Amino acid sequence: MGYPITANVSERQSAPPSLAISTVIFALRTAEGESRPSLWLPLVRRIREPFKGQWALPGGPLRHSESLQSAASRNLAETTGLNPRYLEQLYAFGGLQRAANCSPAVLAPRVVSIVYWALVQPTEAALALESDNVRWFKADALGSASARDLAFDHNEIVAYALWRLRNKLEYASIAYHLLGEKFTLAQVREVYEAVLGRELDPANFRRQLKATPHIVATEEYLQGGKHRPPRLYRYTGNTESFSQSQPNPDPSIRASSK
Amino acid sequence: MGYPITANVSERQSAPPSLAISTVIFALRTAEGESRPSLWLPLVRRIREPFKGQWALPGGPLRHSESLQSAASRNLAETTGLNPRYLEQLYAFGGLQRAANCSPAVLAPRVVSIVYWALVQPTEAALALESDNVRWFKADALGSASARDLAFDHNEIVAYALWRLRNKLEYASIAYHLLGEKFTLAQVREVYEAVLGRELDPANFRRQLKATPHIVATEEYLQGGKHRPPRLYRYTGNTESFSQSQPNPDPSIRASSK
DNA sequence: CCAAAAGTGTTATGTCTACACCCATGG
DNA sequence: CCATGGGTGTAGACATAACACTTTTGG
Repeated sequence: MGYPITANVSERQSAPPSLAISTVIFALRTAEGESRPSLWLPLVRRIREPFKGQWALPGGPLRHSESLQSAASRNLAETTGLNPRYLEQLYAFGGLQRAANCSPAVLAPRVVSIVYWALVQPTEAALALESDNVRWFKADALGSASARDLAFDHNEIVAYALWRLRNKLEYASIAYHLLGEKFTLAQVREVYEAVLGRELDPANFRRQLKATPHIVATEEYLQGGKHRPPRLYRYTGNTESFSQSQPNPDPSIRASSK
Repeated sequence: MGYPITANVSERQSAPPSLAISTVIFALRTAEGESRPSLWLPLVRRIREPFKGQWALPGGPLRHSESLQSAASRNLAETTGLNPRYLEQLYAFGGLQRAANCSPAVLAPRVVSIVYWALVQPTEAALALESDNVRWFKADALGSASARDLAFDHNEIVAYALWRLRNKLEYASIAYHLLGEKFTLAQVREVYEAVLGRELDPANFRRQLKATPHIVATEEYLQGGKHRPPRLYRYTGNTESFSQSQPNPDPSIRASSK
């Protein structure tokens, strides 16, 4: 895999570590037979050694004239057909034992992976192509301590991404990126409950939300439910933490009243 | 790594981007003529193009059989002689315009930098070798918006590292890594004041500190001051966020009483 | 009318902030 | 005994959590 065998003269020793970009993509889905939505992510099946046949994060090499972020963006579009609303760098993994339990004696070359994480809307996620080599999995099943079935160290990467998502959800306004343009406050609460894995008090939750900026009430109500129709809201904040390039000293932090 | 669908042999145009590791090293120093300590960081002078002669973050290439973290550790030891108590990955920079204002028409090859940040104790920092090619600078002067004198995009990297340090100081127990083994609570407050750039109420600050775990009072008092001798404390928490390898779902987070 | 979600009000509890106050030391 | 930083106490402002309560819809 990996590094082009450039007949570069300076390449005397061993080849330098090659670079790849991968992405952990999160979306909300309601499983068959379940009432509440949960977190899912798409994986692709490896078609070559090492770890041939196992599931892995979508990813690929960094092209010569693209930024890290756009490499991530292009790559996940190519492999899964998705266009995330939110995309942020997660971590650079360069561990040496990354291909530790590599099946036979395939000596895998050293690879440094720069991993991004993304949030996509349910509508996007619904259109996402699913094939024999691309499938969605429940995030918590992959990211728990016991999980050990993905290629490379991808189980740990998923676990870390999950940790980061949970963490960031509590202080930044990112939940809206998992929803459509208009949403009810109860839907936002469902996002929080799905991600954090615990139930939240509806009354207090709605007050907190209404106190945050960039949440504006529309004049529309969601019809079709069994009960009182809830009002729809819209998020008017930076839908671009998708901002080009750099690290972003967190524009999406929820203005806390302190 | 895993690029099942796209990546194939067609990707062998120009040489792949090369990888480098750099580190932003913070230490507390009391400048001549000033009463309060402030944040400083060491830079090295570039001895080759591009940006020859300008100051840059210490860094170097990633060797074949070392982890990213140990590459950072080794590199900053080689260039500055320092052994930090705290070392954490900051960000992977791979922008294309990194060598934008490159002096002449030197066409710089694409470089992806994985940047770490570190905290060292004052005693360490004092021993640090300072030469014609290694010098300490005040952090806020380099990390402000106007600053534009470092090589590559290193001013922005310093600014981001500063942001991260300030941010993390407020929720994690990292201030102790900038102090010696024993310290007074007022010294911890000085760290906070120097990093955050504002004064804190001594009374409230000490209460907050004493409420956090891993701060234990010794039976010793700091003698030699002009006034009442303050009690010395010790930090007994993980001095190893320096933990090998992986991303660490933040062990150093200050246990908040919620 | 009933069930249940939408939405509002109220109270207890805890945390943060400002600031008054006492303690201990060098000069 | 005085100035100053070390250290403790306390009252108000503010945020959070628990839960009672009213409103509005479908059935």
